[in-house]
Amino acid sequence: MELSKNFQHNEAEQKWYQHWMDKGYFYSTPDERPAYTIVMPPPNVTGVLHMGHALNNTVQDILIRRAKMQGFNTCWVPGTDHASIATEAKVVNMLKEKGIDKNDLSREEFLKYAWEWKEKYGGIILAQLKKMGCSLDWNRTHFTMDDAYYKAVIDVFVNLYNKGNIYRGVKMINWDPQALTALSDEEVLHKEANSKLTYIQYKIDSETEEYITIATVRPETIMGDTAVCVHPEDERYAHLKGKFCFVPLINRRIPIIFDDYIDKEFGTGALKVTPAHDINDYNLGLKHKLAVVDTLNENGTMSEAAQIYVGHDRFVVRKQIVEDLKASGNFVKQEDYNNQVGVSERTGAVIEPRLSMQWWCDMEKMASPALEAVMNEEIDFYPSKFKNLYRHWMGNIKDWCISRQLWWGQRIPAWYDTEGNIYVAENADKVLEQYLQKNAGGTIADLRQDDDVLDTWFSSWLWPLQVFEWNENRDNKELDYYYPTNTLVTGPDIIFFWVARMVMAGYEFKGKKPFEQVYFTGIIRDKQGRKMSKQLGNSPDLLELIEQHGADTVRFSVMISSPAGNDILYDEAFLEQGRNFCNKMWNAMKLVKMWEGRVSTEVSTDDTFAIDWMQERIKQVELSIEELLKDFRLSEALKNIYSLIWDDFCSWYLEWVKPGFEQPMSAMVYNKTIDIYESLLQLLHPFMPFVTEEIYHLLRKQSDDLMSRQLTAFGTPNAELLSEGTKLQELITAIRDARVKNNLKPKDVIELAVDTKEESFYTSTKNILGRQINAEEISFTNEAVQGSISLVLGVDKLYISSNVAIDTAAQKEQLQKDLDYQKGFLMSVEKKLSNEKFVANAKPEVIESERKKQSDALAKIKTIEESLSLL
RNA sequence: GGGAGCAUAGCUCAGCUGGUUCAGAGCAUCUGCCUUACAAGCAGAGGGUCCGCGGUUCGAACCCGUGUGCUCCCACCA
Repeated sequence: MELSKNFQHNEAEQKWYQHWMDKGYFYSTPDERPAYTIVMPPPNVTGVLHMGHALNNTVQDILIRRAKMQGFNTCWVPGTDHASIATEAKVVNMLKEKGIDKNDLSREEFLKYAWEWKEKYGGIILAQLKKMGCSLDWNRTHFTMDDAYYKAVIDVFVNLYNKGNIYRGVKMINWDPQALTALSDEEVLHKEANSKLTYIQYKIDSETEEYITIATVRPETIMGDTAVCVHPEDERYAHLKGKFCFVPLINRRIPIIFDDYIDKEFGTGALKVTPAHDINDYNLGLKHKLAVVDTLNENGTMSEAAQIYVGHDRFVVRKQIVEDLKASGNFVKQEDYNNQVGVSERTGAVIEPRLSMQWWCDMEKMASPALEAVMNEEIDFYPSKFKNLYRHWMGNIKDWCISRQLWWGQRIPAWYDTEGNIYVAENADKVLEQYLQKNAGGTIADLRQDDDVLDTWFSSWLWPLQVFEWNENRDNKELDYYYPTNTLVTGPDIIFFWVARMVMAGYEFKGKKPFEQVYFTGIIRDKQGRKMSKQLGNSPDLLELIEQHGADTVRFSVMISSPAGNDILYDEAFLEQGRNFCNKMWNAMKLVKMWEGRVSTEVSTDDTFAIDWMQERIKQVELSIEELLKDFRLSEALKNIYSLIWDDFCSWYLEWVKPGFEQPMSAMVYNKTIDIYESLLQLLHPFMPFVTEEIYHLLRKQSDDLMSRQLTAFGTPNAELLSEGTKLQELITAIRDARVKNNLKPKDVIELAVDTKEESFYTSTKNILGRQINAEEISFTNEAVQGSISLVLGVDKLYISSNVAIDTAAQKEQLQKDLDYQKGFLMSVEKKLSNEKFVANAKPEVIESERKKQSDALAKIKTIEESLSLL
């Protein structure tokens, strides 16, 4: 078989993903094995794969694939979220491009378009995950608006309503004037804005020409003012008690009220009170029984109630009114002012606080078990710093505004009769039953269903339950087996939106936590630390990256740069490193394949040092990987495997067992080498599934697949063997370094004489050492070899002889450098040991180790000095 | 305004219970090699005020205080 120069990813990826699918490796059904379950955070149904998904899903795939190798029955559930507001916005835009206005459509017509859109684009993101190599159980794919899921959401609503946890009420909400819907507090982002603070004077209603000046960043709302408020102890305004003033331009007469809410220092110490457009003003209004004048329409234009500028946009009016106030003589001044402005997380529109009738979910009761579960570590957060954040939010939780003035989503199962009475039930039939009890002879036509749909998170919070058909059968076998799930992998940005609410739903509806542990990944940023976003155009096209570089390489590049708990600065340079790694492994495989034809059972097989050592190294790394993965330190685990394969296996091991030019290969060594390579591939497989599976099958004919191969117990590594390996590496490096420094060409043959107490070590590694340093003879000696390069390694003295002239000055310098270092080292150790306080206070083992350092250093110094004296 | 986190090589980051096996890794840089797996490679090397200051300690990158700079979260001061 002809092997290509480098690893060809495209073909391998298609082949193996299909093969894994055909073999059914991704599918899970309950059995006697323990389950390891992850539910994927469902991406937006109309979304396309971006770097965040790549990170998130690679992490999950690594956990799943590794758990599978460890004998768990793994189940990773895919699916998509209907993403109410985001999807509706996209559909509205799509229709607009077609020249269709949503307002001209009936609800049914709009939903028909929306479903068409979902069918067309809804599967794209899941298909893209296949390209990444994600081992998802596709038979379990769910969508949060599937019929059964829809019903579960409705049932939960009815259940909570009947328990009294859901109610309808008028409150100040966050209004998105672009999407024309209410939003929850979590859907509002606060952004720093450069605003203007406008000072406006209101004429006092009195005989004299007197004014009171207020400061505001929203002059366009003055038509909604129903009072001016000052601090009761503010002497400047004490004389205005009981007085009134006039709102400029419209001349509404409003009271001057007194409240210690006011900050005397801010602005002029006088506040215009606009209860309809500010939450604080609203509260003030309630306290002082002020009228509410709502001067804005739903879309952010001025309403009839404003009297002037009717129909004009709020931001246009903000500028215009300043001009008009100047003309009327009410304008005082304007200054620059930085403040926080709330914007819609989805549309980016500036939020209007707005008084309106909405549905609310009382969170307090549900929050308490959910808070406790995380605080007492029944649910573990990684990194644990997010516990603080969670506690703070849960401890200050407010009622959740769950109604949205949208069509795409679960429609609220509430009906109203002509008198405004509310009937809540799973469906129209049941509602009618309720209605008929009070209104004999009525029909469903007497009732009108609420137009609103539920917040998308009101469905996603059921995800870990409902993907196992919880609502159809609340104690079904699968739910018992897979739930609670094991690990949730998600971004910290949705800790409140989703994670907290899933925990609440888990306890409220199932009486159990939804997951054992939550791993919060970092946020992906570009090299300069900027968040990746469409606007900045700094987010690479993931599919293109996979196409060009291969899924393994992309996975590698994302994982190698993502320390646990920190943001990821993504640099495409990592792609190069990943690609090189694939090729390194590919070429190692080619080397091994080259030996295949040269295998002979005749070759002596007593030289097993390399094999023994490599096996211990694998054990060692396996142990550290296990520890690292427990703490989700995936990038470090990957670095360990990377180095194990590149450095230990390719750079050392393969060189150590490599037969001489055109020499036969020991059958035993050959087979062990393949065993070893397979172990390495298995360790790496969860991170880079395709290239490892491909090489696994090329190394030798296999009856199984790497993906389904089980990890065997590795055991404790032999420390002595490991340190011998390290010593051999140091020896080789030191001699190579000496060769370079003495201008010995790689082809120049040397002779090595060793003065050591550990002859057995040299005997067992002699063959390897000879090849690695190109020595034709290695012998033992008790005295210096004249005319040689002398080196000191530990307390061993090495003498390198060759027919090339030796530069004694250079070596002398090197030895002197070593000597200085050792002397300095010894001094610091002896200083410590002669310090009475140290000897009195330090732990005995520390003192012991210092003594050892002392004697080692003394021995080394003696050795170096002896060598030096010969030069 | 409240809270959290971070600051170590040119860059990205490890460094766990304080102790020269602690000052590290990868990338980048420099030097020498087209050596028959791999130049997308091999063999070597250089590179640091562990953010500043103070303290605790026999001993501090690590603990405490403080200052500076950055990041994030929460919050109803116009």
